[in-house]
Amino acid sequence: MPLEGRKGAVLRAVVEEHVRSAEPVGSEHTALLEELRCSSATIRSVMAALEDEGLLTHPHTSAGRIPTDLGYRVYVDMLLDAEPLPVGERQAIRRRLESSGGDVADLADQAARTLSSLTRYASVVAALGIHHQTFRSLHLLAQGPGHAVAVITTSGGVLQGRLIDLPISVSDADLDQISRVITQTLRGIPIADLTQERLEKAIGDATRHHQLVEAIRAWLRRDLARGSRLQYRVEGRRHLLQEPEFQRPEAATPVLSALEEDSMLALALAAAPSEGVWISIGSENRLAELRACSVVAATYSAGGGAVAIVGPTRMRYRRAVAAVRYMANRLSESLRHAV
Amino acid sequence: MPLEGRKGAVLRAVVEEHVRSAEPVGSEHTALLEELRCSSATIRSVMAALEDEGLLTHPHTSAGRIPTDLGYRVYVDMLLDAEPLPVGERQAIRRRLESSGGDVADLADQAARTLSSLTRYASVVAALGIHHQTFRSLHLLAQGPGHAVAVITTSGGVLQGRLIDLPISVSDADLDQISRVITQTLRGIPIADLTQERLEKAIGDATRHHQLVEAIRAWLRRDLARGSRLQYRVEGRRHLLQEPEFQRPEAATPVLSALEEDSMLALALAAAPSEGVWISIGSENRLAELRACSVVAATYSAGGGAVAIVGPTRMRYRRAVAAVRYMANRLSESLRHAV
DNA sequence: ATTAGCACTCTCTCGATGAGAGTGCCAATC
DNA sequence: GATTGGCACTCTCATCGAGAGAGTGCTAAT
Repeated sequence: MPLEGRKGAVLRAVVEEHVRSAEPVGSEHTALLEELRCSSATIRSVMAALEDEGLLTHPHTSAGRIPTDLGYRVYVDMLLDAEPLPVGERQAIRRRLESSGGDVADLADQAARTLSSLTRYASVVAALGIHHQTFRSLHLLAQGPGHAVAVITTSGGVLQGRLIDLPISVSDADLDQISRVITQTLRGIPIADLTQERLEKAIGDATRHHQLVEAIRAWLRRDLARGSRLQYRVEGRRHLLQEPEFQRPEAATPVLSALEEDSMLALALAAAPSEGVWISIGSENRLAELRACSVVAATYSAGGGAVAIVGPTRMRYRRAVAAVRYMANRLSESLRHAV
Repeated sequence: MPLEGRKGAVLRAVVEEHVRSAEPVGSEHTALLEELRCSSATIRSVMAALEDEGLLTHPHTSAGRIPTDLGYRVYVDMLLDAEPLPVGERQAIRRRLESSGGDVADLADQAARTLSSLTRYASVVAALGIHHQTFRSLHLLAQGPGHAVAVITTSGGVLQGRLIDLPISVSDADLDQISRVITQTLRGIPIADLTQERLEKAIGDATRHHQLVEAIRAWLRRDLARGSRLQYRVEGRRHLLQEPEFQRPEAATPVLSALEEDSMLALALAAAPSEGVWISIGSENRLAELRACSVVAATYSAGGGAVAIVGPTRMRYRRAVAAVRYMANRLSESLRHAV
């Protein structure tokens, strides 16, 4: 690892100047820096060495150097521990999150908006599914003859209810009775463990009203399947179009496609570890569409969800890391209280 | 209105050729058409007339003609009654909508996806708010000491429930009692009419448990406010970047911005009449960001929601109109059954 | 009213040119 | 031996002019 003195400093200088200007960086410019008291010729030889190691590259003979994906990787590894977010921006984040009043969906919305407006890149928030919650109760609420509403509560709140058709013969007392049995049988079971068989057993035992049982079962199957998927929110796509690397539409299209497709987002964030900030640079991305991008991500609520920033590989990594890390922490915090 | 014979035919020819090729259309090319048995010189004089009327324009002296926004408007007005969607595509739409199993949110998702993949433009679906529904019941479901879940049902289904903190002193019987009173007081009232005062009165009369009342009130205020906003789904932004007119990023950015901001979408669709297909072309849009776009929209469920396609003014209007109209009809149909 | 003919205008492409930027290498230096 | 100044070399980019091509507008003839 080329951390040693001058090499590291040059790599760092090239990366930071390139991030700032989006132009190739020449040896002349780099030599002017205070910390590197030497001539441009020396810088040139160092740069040539860095190029041999695959950290820098040339667009063409007479152009300055730009970092390779590997170069960014080494740069990022040098400073991942760095800098916290400025106080003002922390406050802004807290305020925005508070304004959502503890509602989980709103919280995720606000997080995505805040991250993208703060960093001027695109942001992705993968919101907590219900699979880590536990079952609390099921209530069948009579809605006049022939109809009921089924409501499930979990440790995390209330599942969207659903209108269910009843055989007329079911009385209010029956509904109460069925609700109670199911509630008692399933209480405390993690939603993720509500397998098909388990459901069948609990519901099947509860009653002999087959039509009703079937309706509940169908609904649960649906809603639980949906709950197993993460819900993705993407904001700030437009910022990407401002970046010089995405001026050509054929460069921008794959990225925008990836940001529109849940299955691609899932793949892009799949490699995230269960905690800490995680960075995927250019070709490190498993998703070919993100070859020109870097993803800075962090999970929150112990891996239940994730926040991420998607920008060009020429990204302001320090800020991105700080923003993502702080946001993930705040989200974990907010959700701990909410649930 | 220049519907009369040749003028109309020339306008139509220019629009359709330009939509196909994205290039200015010359008199030579137009003269070759079967229906216009005349020379290019004649076409030129007709074109000059159309230009005087503001329906065509020139990029420069020696280029062919392209339609102005007004030209598109006249063209569109000529054929708005046209062509239904091909049978195959109707089937595709029906299938996609059925696959969502009657769930309102899924339905809107599928509608947006289908419209954009069918037309290769961006699509917007504004999903039905709850304001046209009526209040049915409120249930407070005990969740162990100190907690309850509040659930409201409406004519359209179930409102997202919410966990509420209780004073310990409230018994299960109290909860039942409170639920019953509120339900009886408010039953049948349109959600849109649940004004602050009305809520206060119903809830205030129901009980002397002030903390509980306050919690319910706060929740309702929040959820009703949210329900009054339409929920927008946007799909297929990436298609816009394929269009020649959005190759330059400074052309694409405003459009993408508009498609990311709910408040802008609301404005863009605000002018829609309560039924039928509605088209807004280029500068007709109230939203400056959509100057380069046309919006083809239709409302569904009697104005409760809207579907729209957003593309360049150089749009395949026939297809867009057919797709939007059919989709709106199917959505209305599906929702009638669902609710 | 329509048409053929023609001059005119404007864009677009191509190649050449020259300036500028930055490199790589070599010989001199500390 | 690392560092440096000097210098030739290479490649890009902007500019220019020429020529081709496309399509118009006008005029005179039908």
